[in-house]
Amino acid sequence: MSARSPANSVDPDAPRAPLRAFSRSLPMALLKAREAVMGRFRPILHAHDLTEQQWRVLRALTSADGFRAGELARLSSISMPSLSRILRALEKRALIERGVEDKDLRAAQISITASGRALIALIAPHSERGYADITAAFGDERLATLYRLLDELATCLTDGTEPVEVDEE
Amino acid sequence: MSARSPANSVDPDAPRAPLRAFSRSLPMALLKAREAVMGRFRPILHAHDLTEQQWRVLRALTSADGFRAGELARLSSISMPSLSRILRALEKRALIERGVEDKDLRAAQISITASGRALIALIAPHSERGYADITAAFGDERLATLYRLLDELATCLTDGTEPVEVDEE
DNA sequence: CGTTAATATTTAACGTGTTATATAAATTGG
DNA sequence: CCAATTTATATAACACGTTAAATATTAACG
Repeated sequence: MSARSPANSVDPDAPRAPLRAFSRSLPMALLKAREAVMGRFRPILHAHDLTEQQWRVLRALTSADGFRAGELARLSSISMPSLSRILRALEKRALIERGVEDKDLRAAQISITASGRALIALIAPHSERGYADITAAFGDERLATLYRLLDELATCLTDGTEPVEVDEE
Repeated sequence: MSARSPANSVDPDAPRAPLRAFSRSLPMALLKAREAVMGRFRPILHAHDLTEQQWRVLRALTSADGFRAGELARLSSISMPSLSRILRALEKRALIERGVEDKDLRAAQISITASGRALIALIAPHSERGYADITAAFGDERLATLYRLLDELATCLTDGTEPVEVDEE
């Protein structure tokens, strides 16, 4: 016998949950948009052996000199465990350097090296071309609106009442 | 001596790339919004030992019976390698079942079990409450606009001229 | 001071994303 | 009908996300 359609033709004991369609799933919509956008940038980074996250860290390091790991994690939206691995990899490639802070021996001072800056300078124009493509395809105004909405959404969900209570049954 | 500020006080040989600020990084904005949203849903799923992706697969399976793996991957925006692992895990927990298609022995027919439906029914109301919270905090109209923009962005980047050419130097 | 609590960072374990490759079945072409 | 190509799925390898725990240093307190 064929094994098609097993023993589960909608058991009436298991109530049909009227689940919202994927088209109205907010995490899904955000994911797909992000995938589409990253499809434009990933090849550029991959051509230089950088992951998206490594790129974010390098970028953040150009805005000042001598960050601590925690600051870097917040700036680049990368968790500390991931950042720890990323810094190890970037240091091995001599794209960043670490020192220790005088006043706090736990904290590391992380800076980008000249090689790191050179790599960024190599990639930056490609990145900007990606943005130009996206802007051309999507429109300047709609893009601005999207930025605003995304920022407002993150803000209004991050502020105030933090997590949802999960009552165990 | 202290190891602060190593040997890289802005080497003039490494040109300062005028990188766009993080606040105008589209992948970053999408990521942060998604993180904020998932912060509302992750605890619910975690309380039932489900990852976000496992949840997506289960959800997709409620829309019809007997999917092939490839269809499921497209529906839930999960890559085939990931899906393969996820199906193995869900099958072990008896939340899904696999059969083989008569006409094509390569393809598997994947269905949700009664236990799987029961789990969904258990979680669904919590999920809807999360959406209610988000709608209340963000507003119905803005949310609708955001959905529309996200969908349009993904569409306009996925259609037409696919990848950016990466000229190796 | 010395003991405890808080902070900064790392490591571990597991699941997923991405890329490349492998396996197996179906299709195509000769 | 058999060899070569395509298609569906699985596996491997490496990096990251998440959670929890470990380590090391500083601060706080008695």
